[in-house]
Amino acid sequence: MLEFAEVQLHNRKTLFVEVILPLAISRNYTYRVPFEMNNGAVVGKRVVVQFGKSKLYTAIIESISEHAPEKYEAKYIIEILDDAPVVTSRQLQFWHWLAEYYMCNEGEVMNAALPSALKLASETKVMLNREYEYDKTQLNDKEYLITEALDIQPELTVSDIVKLLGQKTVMPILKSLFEKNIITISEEVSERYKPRKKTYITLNPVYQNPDNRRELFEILEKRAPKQADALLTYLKLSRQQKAVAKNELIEESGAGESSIKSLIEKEVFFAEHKTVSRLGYEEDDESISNFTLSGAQQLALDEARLHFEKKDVVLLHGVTASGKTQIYIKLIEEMVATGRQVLYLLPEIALTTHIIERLRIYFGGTIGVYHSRFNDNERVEVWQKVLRSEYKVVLGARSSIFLPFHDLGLLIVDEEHETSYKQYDPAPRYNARDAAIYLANMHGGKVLLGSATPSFETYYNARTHKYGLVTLTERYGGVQLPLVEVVSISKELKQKTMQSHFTSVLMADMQLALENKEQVILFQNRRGYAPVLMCRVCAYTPKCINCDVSLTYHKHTTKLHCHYCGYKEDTPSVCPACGSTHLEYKGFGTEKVEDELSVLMPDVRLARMDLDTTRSRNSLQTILNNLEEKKIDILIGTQMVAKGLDFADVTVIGIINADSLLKYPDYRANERSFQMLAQVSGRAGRRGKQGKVVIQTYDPGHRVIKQVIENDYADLYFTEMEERKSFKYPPFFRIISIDIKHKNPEILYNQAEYFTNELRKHFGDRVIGPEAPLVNRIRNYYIKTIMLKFERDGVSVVKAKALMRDVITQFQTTKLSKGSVVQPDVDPY
DNA sequence: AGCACGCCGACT
DNA sequence: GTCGGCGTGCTC
Repeated sequence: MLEFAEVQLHNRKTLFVEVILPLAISRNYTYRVPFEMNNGAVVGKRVVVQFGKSKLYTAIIESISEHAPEKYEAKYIIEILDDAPVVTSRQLQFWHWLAEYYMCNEGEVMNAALPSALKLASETKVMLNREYEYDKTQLNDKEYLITEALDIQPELTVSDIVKLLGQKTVMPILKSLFEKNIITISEEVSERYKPRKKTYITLNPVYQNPDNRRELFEILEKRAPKQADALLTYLKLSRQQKAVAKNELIEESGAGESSIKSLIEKEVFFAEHKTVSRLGYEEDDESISNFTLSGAQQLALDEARLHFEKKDVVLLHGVTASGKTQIYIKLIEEMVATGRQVLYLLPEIALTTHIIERLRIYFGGTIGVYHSRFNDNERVEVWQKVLRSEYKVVLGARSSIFLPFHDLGLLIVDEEHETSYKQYDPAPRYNARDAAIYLANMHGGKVLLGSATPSFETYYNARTHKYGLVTLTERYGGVQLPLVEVVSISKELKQKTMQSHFTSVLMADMQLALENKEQVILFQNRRGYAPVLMCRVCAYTPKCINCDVSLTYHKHTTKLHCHYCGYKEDTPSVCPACGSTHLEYKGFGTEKVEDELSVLMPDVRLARMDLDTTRSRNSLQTILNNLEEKKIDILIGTQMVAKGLDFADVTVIGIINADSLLKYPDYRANERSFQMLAQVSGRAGRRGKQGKVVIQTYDPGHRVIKQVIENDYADLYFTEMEERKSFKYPPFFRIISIDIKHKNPEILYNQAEYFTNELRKHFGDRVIGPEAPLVNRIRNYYIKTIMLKFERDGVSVVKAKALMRDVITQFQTTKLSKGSVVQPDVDPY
């Protein structure tokens, strides 16, 4: 009786939910729950709400209250989409932290976190009003065009109509057609995730009886031989496997769809529709563990375990090819045995079938994979499997920190120094490595950071005992580190021994490798053919119409490309400024290296790996397979080749031009160059042979190059740290940079000056700038950057950020800020 | 993000 | 004049 009363009472309550909308807006909004949905309203579920005039969005319930908002009338929730929350409350807490830490909105975090199939938005659909007769002669041209199109195609979206009319503003026209009763407008959301269904066939148990079966078969053989075939095939298949799928049966038996259908109608077969996974590797895969660690690895593993007793984060600093992955596997196994979940983060590019298959051997169906090449439906399936704890281990890229883990015991961040862990555009500008540490902490889990060339931030934390430090100096299987030879380009130019961009040393080493049936990787950190096209007479250089950069010539398309906004234009044959035909290509990218090498070595099989050749879905995998199967002799690529490639027969690595790395105007240039060169070099001579690395440079005496030759990370670290300290850079200081953008450079100048001054009032000389970045206009927006440096100790960054938020909002309420975009970037790269 | 409203230039 | 682009403000 009491229970009943309670339910009644509960039903009578008016509930209000605060929801997160998947939009870049600064607040959450409150909606009212209809009585009948009271019991369904749970934090973490998705709801459909109307936001604005007409649009419907999927929002996430962040909190529930009984207090009606005072200042406005809340709209009703339209629908609750889930039976159980799809986002855990711990995730909501994580989202909240991310939004605070990285100074963005929760909606932006939600956008990054949820697979898009889970956050459907409505689309406006336009249809003819069938109930109503109208006079076509009464319509103007545009209205007529729309009705004509609707005669052919019953449904049009707003963007269809924009294209149809070739103009941006179409709403007024649609509105008038609606008011004339000629069209109807609907706003609908539909669940975009569709489980994959498969039809399975089972035999009516009646025919398990041999006599019945024989009788049936005899009838079928006479009247419907195709059906008899199908029956025989079914019997054969069902002996071989657990379940027989309908399409499999059709394929095997050669019987048509109709034969199967009539057998189902005759109730010989039963059809059953089942939801199947798109992800493959079902749970019957068995996991095995049968490798032994080397002495050094075992020692490192023991040390890591010991550190974990006292510390939450441990850095595994192991040289390239030292077998860090095996140590990870041991730690993962131990954690899985305790029943907790594990997340293993890798840079996107390193998530190849190679590593995935390797991990699947050990963890079978309990390991999930999550990366950007997955489609929406696949992502939702991974999400659900993590949510239901079916996956114990997830191997994933940056965004997998957003999966709905329940009990994360261990988080591994491999190649911890990788800049690709930081997302820049769009917000949230988060660093998955740092966010991972917070996430693990929320779960009471441990973090293992792994790298051959740790970021200084991490190494500093390890040296100051904030993190545990484990060092592995030995390569696995006793393979030697590669021999590094530095070759002076200027010297070879003088001697006239260069052949296009290749020194005689590199040419000789490549030739030798090819003779031995070995492979070569060439590294050139620039894509395209030539980054600058210049007129020899008047020095004119084609520039992007939207950005402040010169256009890169791409031979493949024979066009000039902008690498910032994607703009393309035809390559001029005469100088547009002076009419001269003497146009010269300056500088060179991967395309040109490939081109020239194909002339010098016509019989060699070349391939190129950069953004341009790996854009489509499987192209990266194809290149890697070809390399593995030795269908490629020389691979030319950008930084992509430095990451995660592990091929036994690559013995020579050529750095075509190290100077482009070393000359980069950034306080991290040396750290980056070392990482880059050490990582590329690490690709040489794994398993058995000593590799060789040839570094071509104009500056062979450069300090960093010496440190690379000696593989002296410590020396690099200590020399660089002196500078970091005196110039107030990380890891001694935290940096928050703020980009301010405007279409007009003069207005931007004034805005930036004013805004910087406002910041200075609060933060004094911690504020640096405003300065124009290297590329000061992108997509027609001029940019100024303001930098804030905060000392690591004694300053509350949380308070500083709150204050900065205030200053930004204050600025945005002044008239002066009109038309500007302000983008904070916390811990920028 | 999307949509309405209001201002302003260009086009018949 | 009017149409359409573009900037601005608001959405529970």
